[in-house]
Amino acid sequence: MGKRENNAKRQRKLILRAAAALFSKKGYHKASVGEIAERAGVGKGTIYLYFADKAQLFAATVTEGMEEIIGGLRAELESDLPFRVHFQRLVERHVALYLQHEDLTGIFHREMSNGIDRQTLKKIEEVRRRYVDFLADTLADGHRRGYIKAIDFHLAAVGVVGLVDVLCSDYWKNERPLDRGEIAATVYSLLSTGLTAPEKAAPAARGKTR
Amino acid sequence: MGKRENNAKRQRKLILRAAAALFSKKGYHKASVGEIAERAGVGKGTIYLYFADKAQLFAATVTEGMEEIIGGLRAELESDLPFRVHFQRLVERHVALYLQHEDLTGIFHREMSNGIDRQTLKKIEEVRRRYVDFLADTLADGHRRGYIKAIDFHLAAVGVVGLVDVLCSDYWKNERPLDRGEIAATVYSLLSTGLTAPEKAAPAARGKTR
Amino acid sequence: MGKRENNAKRQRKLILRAAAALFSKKGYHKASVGEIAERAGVGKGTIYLYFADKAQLFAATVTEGMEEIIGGLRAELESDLPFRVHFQRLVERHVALYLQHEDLTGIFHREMSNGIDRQTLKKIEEVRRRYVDFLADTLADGHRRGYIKAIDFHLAAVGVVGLVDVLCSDYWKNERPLDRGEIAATVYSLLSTGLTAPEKAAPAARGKTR
Amino acid sequence: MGKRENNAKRQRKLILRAAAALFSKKGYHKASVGEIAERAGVGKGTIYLYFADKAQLFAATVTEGMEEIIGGLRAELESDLPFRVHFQRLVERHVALYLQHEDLTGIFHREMSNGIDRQTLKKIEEVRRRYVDFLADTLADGHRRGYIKAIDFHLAAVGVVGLVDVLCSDYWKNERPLDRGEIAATVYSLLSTGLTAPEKAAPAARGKTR
DNA sequence: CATGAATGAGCTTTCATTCAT
DNA sequence: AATGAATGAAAGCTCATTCAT
Repeated sequence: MGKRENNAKRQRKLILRAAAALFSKKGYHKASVGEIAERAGVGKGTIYLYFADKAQLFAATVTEGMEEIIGGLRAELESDLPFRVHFQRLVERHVALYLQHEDLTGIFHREMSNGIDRQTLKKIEEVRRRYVDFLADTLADGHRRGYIKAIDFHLAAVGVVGLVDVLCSDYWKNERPLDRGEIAATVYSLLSTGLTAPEKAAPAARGKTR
Repeated sequence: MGKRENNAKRQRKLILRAAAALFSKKGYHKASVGEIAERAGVGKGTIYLYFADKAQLFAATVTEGMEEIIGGLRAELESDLPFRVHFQRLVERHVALYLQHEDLTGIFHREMSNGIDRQTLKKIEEVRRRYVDFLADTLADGHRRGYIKAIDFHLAAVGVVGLVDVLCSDYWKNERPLDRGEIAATVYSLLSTGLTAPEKAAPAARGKTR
Repeated sequence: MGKRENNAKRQRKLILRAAAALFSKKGYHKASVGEIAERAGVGKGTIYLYFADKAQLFAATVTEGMEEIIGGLRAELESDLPFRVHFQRLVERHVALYLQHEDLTGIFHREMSNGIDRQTLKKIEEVRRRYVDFLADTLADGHRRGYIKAIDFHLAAVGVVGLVDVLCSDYWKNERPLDRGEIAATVYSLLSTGLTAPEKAAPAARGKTR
Repeated sequence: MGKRENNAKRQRKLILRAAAALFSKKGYHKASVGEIAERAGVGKGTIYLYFADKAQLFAATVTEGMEEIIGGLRAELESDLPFRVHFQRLVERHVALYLQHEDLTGIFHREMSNGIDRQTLKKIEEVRRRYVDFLADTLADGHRRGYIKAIDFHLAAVGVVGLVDVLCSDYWKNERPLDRGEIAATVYSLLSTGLTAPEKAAPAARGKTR
C-alpha cells in the first residue's frame, strides 16, 4: 500500500541525484531543468511536482545531500577514543566523505552565491554553518581538555573546512595524481602542528629568526 | 599619436574595472554585458572590440586582476628578512590584498567553473597555479633552511591559499564582525604551529593522549 | 439503480456550477481545469469523463446555463397581457435574469471567442441566436398588432439584447451605484420611445431642427 | 537625421498593427508574442524594446487605437449643425469608424477582462469611459436644448455605445448580409424614437391593447 | 467509476552577439 | 572607432490531457 508514496520518494531521489550531477558538472545556471529531467528519466513537469522552482531544487539538492554527509561525520564523533585519535579520524572521514560525494561538495565549494536568490542561499549556508559550529564545539572541547591551543575556534573551524575543501578540489583539478590518504595526512599534519619544523630539529635557528 | 592607443588602453581598463565589480556582485551569469558596458560608460558593442565574447572578458577580468595582486605579493618576498618574519608578512600581505581586492578574489573564490568553457577556465586556473607554485617554492626554501617541516609543499601551498580564501570569505559573509588583523593572525597561527597546544603547557597530558 | 445515473448527473452539475463560477471570475484561459475540479470537489480526471476537453466544458457551461435562463424568459411570454405590459415585463425579467445569473452572462458578454475553436463557438452562438430570433418574433408580432414601428426586427432584437448586456455589465463594473429597477427602467424607456424629447415639449424647436 | 527616430516610430506602428490584427483574431491569450513579431516582420526581441511585456503591448494596442478612433469622433462634433443632424451624424460616424477599425473594436467588444491584470484593464477601461462621458455630455446638452428627454445620461450613453457594439458585432458574425448604412439607420432609429409605433399611426389602438 | 501523478507542448522573456550607421 | 537597435536561441514554468491504479 505504501507503493505510491515509495514511488514518489524514489522519483524525488532520482531527480535530486540527477540535479546533483548536473549542478556539479555545469553549475547552477548552465544546468537546465530540462536536462536534469532528462537525466533523471522523468518529464520536465514532474520536477515541478516536487520542487517549486529551480532554486528550490538547487537548495534541496545541496541541503539534503550535505545533511546526509554531515550526519555521517557527526556519528563519527560519538566514540570516546582519546581526542587526538578522534580528531585525526574526523579529518580522515571528512576528507573521505568529501571525495566520495564529489558532486555535492563540488557544488558546495564552487557555487555558493551565483546569482541564486538570497533566500535560497541562506538556507544552504545554514547547513554549512551548522557543521562549522559543530566543528568549533569539538575544537573548544579539545581546548578545554588541553589538546587544542587558544585560538578563535569558529575561525579555526572555518579554516578546517576550507582546508579540506580546497585540497579536495585540487585533487579533482589535478586529475588525481595522489591518493586520498595523502590528502587526509596533509590536512591532519597541517592542522595538528602547522608548517613549522620541530624546534629541536633547528636549535641553531633560535638566534637567526629574530 | 600615442593618444589613440592610450585611449584604447584606458577604455579597456574601464571595462575591466566595471566587469570586476559586476561579476563580483552578481556572479558571471547574472552580470549582463549591457550592464557592464553601462557601468564602464561605453557602448555595448565597444566591449566586443576588446574581447571576443563574455567568457573572454571574464577570463581577462580575473587573470589580469589576479596577476596584479600576485605581482604585489611577489615583490613582498624580495626582502631578505629572517624567514619567519618573511612568512608572517607574506601571510599578512596575502590577507590584506585579498580583502582589499574583494571584487576579484570574491569572483575567484566563488565562481570558478560556472559553465565557463574549459579553455577559459584553464587560463584562469593557470594564474592561481602560478601563485601556488611560487608559494610552494617559498615553503620548499623554508624547509631547506630548516624552518618548514617536511610536507608535500604543493599541497601545503594550496592549503595556505585555501585557508586565506575561506577565512576572508567568512569575513565577508559575516558582515565583518572581526577586523582583518585577526584573520591574518589566525591564519598565521594555524599555519605556523597548527591547532595543537604546546606540549609544555600540558605535561601531565603525556600519558593521556597516548 | 437510478442511483448511479443520478449521482453522475449530480456530479456533472457540480462541475458545471464550478466551471461557471470560475470561467466568469477569471476568464476562459485563466481558469484552469484543476481549479474547476477542486472547486467542484471532484478529481481532475473526472471532468474528462463528462466533457471531451476544456472547450467542450466551456461550451456546455454556457449553452446549458443560457438555455435555462432563456427558458425562464420564454415562459414569461406565455401570458396574454396587453402587449406593452408584456414587453415591459419581458425587459424587466430579462434584466433581472441577467443580473441574477451574473456568472453566465458575465461570460457571455465578455468572453465570446477567446481562442475557442470555431466549432464550439458556433454552438454557443446558436443559443444566443435562438433567443434573438424569439425576441425578433415578438417584435414582429408587436408590429403586426400596431405597437412596434417598422424596423429591421432582427437587428432590433440584437439591439435589445445588447442594450441589456451592456447596461448590466456597466452595473457590475461600477460596483452597483444604482439598483436594478433603474436599469430595467432605462432600458425600457430607451426601447419604447428612444432619446427624443416629446414633440409637444419643444414646439419652438420645429423650425430649428429642420 | 530624424531617420532613426522615424524608423523606430515606424517599427512601433508595425508591431501595434500586427498586434491589433492578431489580438482581434485570436484573442489575448491565443495570440503569441512570437506570432505578432512574425507578422510585424520584426524579431521577437524587438517587441520588448518598445513594450515592457505582453500586457503592455495589449494595453497600448487598444488604448492608442481607440484614442485615435475617438479622436475622429470628437472632431465630428465640433460642427454647429442643428442637434438632430449632429446626433445622426455622430451615430453614423460612430458606426462607420467601428466597422472600419474592425480589429480594435473587435478586441474592445469581446475581450475586456480575460485574465488580463487589473492594472492593464483599468487603463483600457479608462479610454472607453472617456468616450462614454463625452457622449453623456452630448446627450445632456441635447436635453438642455430640448431635444433629448429626461433620462440617466450616463446610462443612456453606455447604451448607445453598447448598441453600436452589438449591432456591428452582429454584422461581422453574420458575414455581412446587410450594409453599414442599414446599421447606422437602425441604431439611429432605435435611439431617436425607440421601438414604439407613432401614436398617430395607431389611433384606433387606444382601447386596443387587449 | 474515479483519481491524480506524470507528461511535454508551448508560452513569455532575457540577453549575448551582430552590424549598419 | 564606437555605437546601440535588432535579433533569436534558449530557458523556466504552466496546465490540458492521459492512463495506471
